[in-house]
Amino acid sequence: MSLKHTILGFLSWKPMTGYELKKFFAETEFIYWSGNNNQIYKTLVELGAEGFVEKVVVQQENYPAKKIYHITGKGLSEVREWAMGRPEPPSARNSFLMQLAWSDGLSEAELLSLIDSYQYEIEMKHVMCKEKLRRKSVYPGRNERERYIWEMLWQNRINAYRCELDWLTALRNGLDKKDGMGGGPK
Amino acid sequence: MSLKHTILGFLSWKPMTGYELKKFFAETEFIYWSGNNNQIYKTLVELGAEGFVEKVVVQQENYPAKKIYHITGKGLSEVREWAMGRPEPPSARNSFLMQLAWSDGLSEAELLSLIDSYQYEIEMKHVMCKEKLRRKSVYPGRNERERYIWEMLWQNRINAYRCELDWLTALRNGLDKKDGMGGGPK
DNA sequence: TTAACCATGTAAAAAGTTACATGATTGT
DNA sequence: ACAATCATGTAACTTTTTACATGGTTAA
Repeated sequence: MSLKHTILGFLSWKPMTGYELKKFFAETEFIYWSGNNNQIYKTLVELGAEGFVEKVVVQQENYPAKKIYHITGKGLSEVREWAMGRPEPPSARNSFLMQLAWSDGLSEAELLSLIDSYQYEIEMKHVMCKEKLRRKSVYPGRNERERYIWEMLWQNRINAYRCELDWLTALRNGLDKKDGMGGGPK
Repeated sequence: MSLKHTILGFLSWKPMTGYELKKFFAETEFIYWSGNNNQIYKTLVELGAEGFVEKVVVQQENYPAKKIYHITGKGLSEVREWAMGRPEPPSARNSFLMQLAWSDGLSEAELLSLIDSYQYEIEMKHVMCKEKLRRKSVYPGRNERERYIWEMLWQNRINAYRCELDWLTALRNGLDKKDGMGGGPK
């Protein structure tokens, strides 16, 4: 699993607590883990045991103490090694496509309503990504190249949603054509 | 989980064995489960217990006996219900994007080589999907609408890979431009 | 002879999700 | 009064992957 490496990546940007990591995970579209407590806090302990990170405990007055994790030299080279490794092909989990695949029992109206709901979801995501790119809330811009890459990461998601919306339009057009051709109502 | 429903969907097309299901799972890009034995055989037993499928055991001469599962009326309405349900937004698991995100430690050459490897993977996938659409090996074309939908399902994947390749071209162009602008070697 | 195909399954581990637990503070 | 933020963690559960187990047949 590369959850470990994703966390190390964030820590290679700047030291942070598990709580902060969790927030970044939630805000970043192209990270697919839910970033729940169980995973993050456990993984941080493991990374510590492996010598990739170290922590500093900071006491606070009105809030609970926080553990700020920072990456070690060993951790940095681990990130480098991982980042150079052979990339896996992406895997998309799209249950809507399965619903479409086995929609034979649905009427024309039910099918169109299903497509509507999906299109709505995608439009939301599309807008959200454009907004996130604009706001640049998670944005480790340490140099020109990194700034450019992070913009392109958001652009990747935006393009994917744009592509999905175009496909939906084509799908709808094709269905209308088939519907219209048959001659008279069913 | 909708693995249950995906299996039911296949069985709503035609009766088949766990072994056949496994092969269809492996051949169909837009199904994301690995479709390993453990999941499929166990799920078939569960579906039987719920009354969604029934099985017929067929003895064979030179091969092990096979259990042919067929869907029940109850199973068919379950598929219908599920297919009409609110679709979830898709979630893409792309570890390459994470590698890019934390590629700050990589040289220009290492970064370009990483992009090359990814592009190669995507090109392979893209070609494979186009070939699968052409061959129509998994293709429950029971009527005009279903045939159209299954073509569009493959088209969805083809478009997604096409989109990814276009993005990669843009990414490369942007990097080249930045590289050229800086003035002189690093 | 080596691998792939046919066809079923089980065991164990890893990964991921949901809910619970604490407890003060700050904003609506 | 209610929800959200800060901040950590644990317990129970579900999902998914990997590997093991059997054993004859067929094609390179």
